[in-house]
Amino acid sequence: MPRLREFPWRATRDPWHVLISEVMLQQTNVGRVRPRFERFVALAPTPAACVDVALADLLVEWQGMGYPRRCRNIQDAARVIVERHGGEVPRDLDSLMALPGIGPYTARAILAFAFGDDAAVVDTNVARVISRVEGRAMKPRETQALADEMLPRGLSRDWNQVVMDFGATVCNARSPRCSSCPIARLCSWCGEGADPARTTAFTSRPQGRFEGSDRQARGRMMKRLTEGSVQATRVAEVMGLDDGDRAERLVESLVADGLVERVGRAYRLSEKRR
DNA sequence: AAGCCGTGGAT
DNA sequence: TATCCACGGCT
Repeated sequence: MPRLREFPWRATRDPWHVLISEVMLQQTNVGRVRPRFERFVALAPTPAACVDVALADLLVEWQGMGYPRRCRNIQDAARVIVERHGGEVPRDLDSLMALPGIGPYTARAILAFAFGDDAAVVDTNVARVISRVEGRAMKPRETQALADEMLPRGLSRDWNQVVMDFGATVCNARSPRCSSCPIARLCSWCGEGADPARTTAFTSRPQGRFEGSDRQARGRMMKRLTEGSVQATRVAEVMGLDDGDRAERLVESLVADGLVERVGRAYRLSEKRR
């Protein structure tokens, strides 16, 4: 359920709002996205408006969704849209892919959900369904090609929605419900033998331990910074680290990412308007 | 191109 | 309580 992409904003179809929602949904479950999406759009209703908001204010709205570089990417994309596309989200694959933070999935999601164009999205759910139906592991290019072939023309919105939700529920990763699967007759796998999706591209790769990781420390710092600036001498403490050199390196990585800036002896969220 | 990037839910 | 896992883009 939490991964279902069904959503009221599908009805809006404002390309900028679809872009924001799809970037948010790249890494974050729909239940956590919903309330933040509304506030974010209120703050940055158009690309031009987004450019004029301090990144720090956008990051406050972002806090809790993870991967805050995505938030910076949205503002960077807004600037490109204003400077190169007259303030309108472009309607072709190459221009969309050229935007910061917009890859193969998100570019096609914008084409399909915002514009209704014939574009087949391949997220992890779609890739899993296709590789199981085909009964073999596949590389990204081939997976995309098959998704393109399957797409019923003129129905991209409903089709993409249905395939992603089908993959998130019936044809899920851990315990697929093959015994009640409506397309079992079309499936090469049917839950018997090795799962082809396990070795196919697009499926998520294992990740290092989170406890004690750089990400955890960065995340703690970002959360604390949404409440106000942090003295340089207290960075390690905020991050929960004993190692001052490591804390220094990590806060500088946040600066390098454009999320944080140093002002005198303190750090704060970047005020930069892009 | 293998590893990094945050958070919360599932097991 | 601890561990595993999802999730797309970037470099």
